[in-house]
Amino acid sequence: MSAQLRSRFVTPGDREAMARSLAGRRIEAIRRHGKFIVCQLDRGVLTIHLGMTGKLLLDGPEGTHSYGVFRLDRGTLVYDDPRQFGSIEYTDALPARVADLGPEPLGISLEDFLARLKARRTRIKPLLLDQGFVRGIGNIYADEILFRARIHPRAVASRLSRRRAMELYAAMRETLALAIEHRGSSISDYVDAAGEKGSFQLLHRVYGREAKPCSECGGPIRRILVVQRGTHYCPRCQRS
DNA sequence: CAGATCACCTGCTTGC
DNA sequence: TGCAAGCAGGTGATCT
Repeated sequence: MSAQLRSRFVTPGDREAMARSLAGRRIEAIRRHGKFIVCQLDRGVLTIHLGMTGKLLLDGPEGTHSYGVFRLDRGTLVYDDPRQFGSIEYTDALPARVADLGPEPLGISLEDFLARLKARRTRIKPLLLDQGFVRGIGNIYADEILFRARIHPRAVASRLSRRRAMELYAAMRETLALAIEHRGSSISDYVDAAGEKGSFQLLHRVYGREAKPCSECGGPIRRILVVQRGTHYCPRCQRS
């Protein structure tokens, strides 16, 4: 590959060094680690995080917010990110923040999940968002999972009964499996690498549905702040 | 350790 | 129509 980089997450000096290091490299494997895209190269590792508005498009258009352009033998990967909350890094080995991620929510066993939950005295919503607890869950899916599990976003993790914790585990797996099946949630502009939108936003029960009727009880969905994140839930269906 | 606050950015929507 | 405020899919630093 050859790379042009403008990401503000790399200092200007490092950008040139990174572009030089990437020149002529071959991608040997690409894996997802939670929200990170990790490209194993013939030398070193290229790690990309899309942040909130990042897109990595194969042969996508280049515009004002294209902060990384990777020319490959077949096609060009364009990294576009208006808000610049994403990141591109090149390291010798897997970066610590990727190595330190918690387990995959679709990979962890029920017993491991229950044990990890029991050990934490924090509120359940920020815990689901904590990438060291489980990897890959963001704000949309935390809200949708908690609705499905009928658990209040401010419930204390360690105080959930075994039964309710099991329901949370099931809700997490079901919600994520369904979302993957529908190829994600396109709220305003999210698209996958091929430029395709997802359709899971059509199945959201609480996220983005403030004041609309709950699909279970008909009462209004409420929006509150939990650790400074917009949080949507049904006050009647979801209990601490 | 948990939580609050702020910071990083642009762009879209809402309300006056 | 214009302008300011508020909001957005994420993460990390710093302070209490």
